Amino acid sequence: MRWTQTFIPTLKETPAEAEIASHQLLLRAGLVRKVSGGLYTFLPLGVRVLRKIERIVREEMDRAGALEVSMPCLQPPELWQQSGRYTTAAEVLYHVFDRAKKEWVLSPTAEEVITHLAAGELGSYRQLPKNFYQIGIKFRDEIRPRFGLMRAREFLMKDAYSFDVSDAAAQVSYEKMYRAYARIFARCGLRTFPVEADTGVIGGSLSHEFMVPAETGENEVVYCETGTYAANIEKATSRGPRLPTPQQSTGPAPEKFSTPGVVTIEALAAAPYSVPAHHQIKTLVYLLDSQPTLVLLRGDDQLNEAKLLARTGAARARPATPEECKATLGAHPGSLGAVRATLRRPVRVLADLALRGAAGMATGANEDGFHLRHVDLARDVVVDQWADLRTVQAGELDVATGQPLKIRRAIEVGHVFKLGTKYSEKLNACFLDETGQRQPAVMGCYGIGITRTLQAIIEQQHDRDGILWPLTTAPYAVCLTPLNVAPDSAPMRLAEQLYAELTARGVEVLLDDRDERPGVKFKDADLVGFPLRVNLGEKALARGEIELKPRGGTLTPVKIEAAREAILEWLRAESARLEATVPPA
RNA sequence: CGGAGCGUAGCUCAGCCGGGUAGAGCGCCAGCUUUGGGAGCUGGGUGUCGCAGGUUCGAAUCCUGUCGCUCCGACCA
Repeated sequence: MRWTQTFIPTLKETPAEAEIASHQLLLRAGLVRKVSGGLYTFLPLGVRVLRKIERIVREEMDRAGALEVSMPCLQPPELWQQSGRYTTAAEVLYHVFDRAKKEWVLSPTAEEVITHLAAGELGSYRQLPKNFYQIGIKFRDEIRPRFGLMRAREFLMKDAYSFDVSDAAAQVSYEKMYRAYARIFARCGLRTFPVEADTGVIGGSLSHEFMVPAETGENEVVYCETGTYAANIEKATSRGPRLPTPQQSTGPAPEKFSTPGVVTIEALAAAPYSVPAHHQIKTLVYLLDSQPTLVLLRGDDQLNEAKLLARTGAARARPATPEECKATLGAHPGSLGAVRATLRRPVRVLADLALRGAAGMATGANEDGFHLRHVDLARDVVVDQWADLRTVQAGELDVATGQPLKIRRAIEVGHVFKLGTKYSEKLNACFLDETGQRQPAVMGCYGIGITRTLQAIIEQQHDRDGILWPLTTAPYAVCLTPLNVAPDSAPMRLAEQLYAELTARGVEVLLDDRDERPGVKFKDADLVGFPLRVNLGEKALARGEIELKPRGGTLTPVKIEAAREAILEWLRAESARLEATVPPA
């Protein structure tokens, strides 16, 4: 391709709308343009990168035995009602209406449709296992689209769904996908690491996310530096808080004391009360599927809402309003407690495991302006359910190794789930086993955000001057840069010759035939980030040389006669270097 | 959904406080010069000042509403 024949609208200045580097570079390098918040048009270079990623994904899905299908974006709401997600995933569903005012939903994912297919087609154990995948547009009514393609209303996703005869067989399918994902991201030149993940609204029992470490990521990952443990903070556990929970009773019964105006853990920890945060019981009021519930944590701990949902099986949880707290417990937030004697009526109580055996604690008295001390949990509180509900903090010890845990931010680019039979039961995707018994298929589902992966590559691999595309995902591998584009000039004649020869060998070459000053061409090539730039200037040509300039590498002069082979050799070496990072299939 | 900020030329932004003919740089078009890291000079078109009302002799500027964009939050009692 010639630069003047394609469309690469680079920007010298950073668009005001873009906050993070990858979003700025997407726009500046001319890969995308915004249509509206969370909606983008992909320009020729952007489309080329998307196709590169898609191709790698297809090759690895096919290699893993998955079968490509294509499902509609427009889906009947009845299927979503059948799975229950019409309600539980209501926030992300877009609804549209046809001329007869019939409702449809725009697919945010396709468990329902694929399970519907399986229900009709997979009747025998002889047909299993099967794994179907597609690459297509997904729609999600995001609360707040942001960071360009990172969180968009509409995005390109690879989604796959496996059906197996048993949990053990489903585990095999899961592991195949897990390995395929590791290969896909490595082939894309992206450094990722898998972490244990919460299953959330999708449901299921086992789940890993593939994360790209990045300060701009929206996820927090808890990990042990030994490399043996990494988990999304929504899922992560540890050996518990660093400060031990007091276990010594300090009095025969709870004692009320006056705390006017004290409504925070910090205020009670300060003078004159001086009750350390880890000697306090934090009492949160939540509505779990509309049922008021007290959630008890140590004063210095933070509730993990994902855990709350996972441990209780509730579909929805929200904190009670101050008015609801008052109605339930007779006091406002800041003075709440679960001590049996202060409750006007029974309320369900959940307590975090860090409070096991807690004694000599302080908590709210359910009376504004008063707290209780000498509270022994076992003696004074009726706990209906104990569970791990707290958010792990950096520095706590890893359960397995005992090493201190660290926390870092990351971008989620892929997610694999072991689903079990949640969808197959609801949508009746059953098969007959060897004995003629009807059984629900055991499912897994597997997603990769293609457009997010594209941006994550940029976020991970850029410098001050622009993008550094890995060879495998670059829009063009080589940018030929003649510094004189007059048709009969020596630089242009040689450029044309190399262009023809390289193209004939299957190399993706962009010929910068613009009549621009060298500085402009160099800046643009760096901005877009072609892996290899080949400079063809009259000065070097006079010495019988051209120059290879790998993006992010050093300028190397090469004799004209050896130019073509040197370029091909550089591409081979670079390709091999990337290939070495890819785990075996 | 709550909070904050911003909407002026294709892009980055000034002008708004204190109302009085719409501005700069970059880009774009033409010409000359220049040619190894976003050149210089000359000339040129650049616009519903987001939209709708209101106040005023007069509104980009003041007021009201509305739409859009960006960021933060939407558990921490």
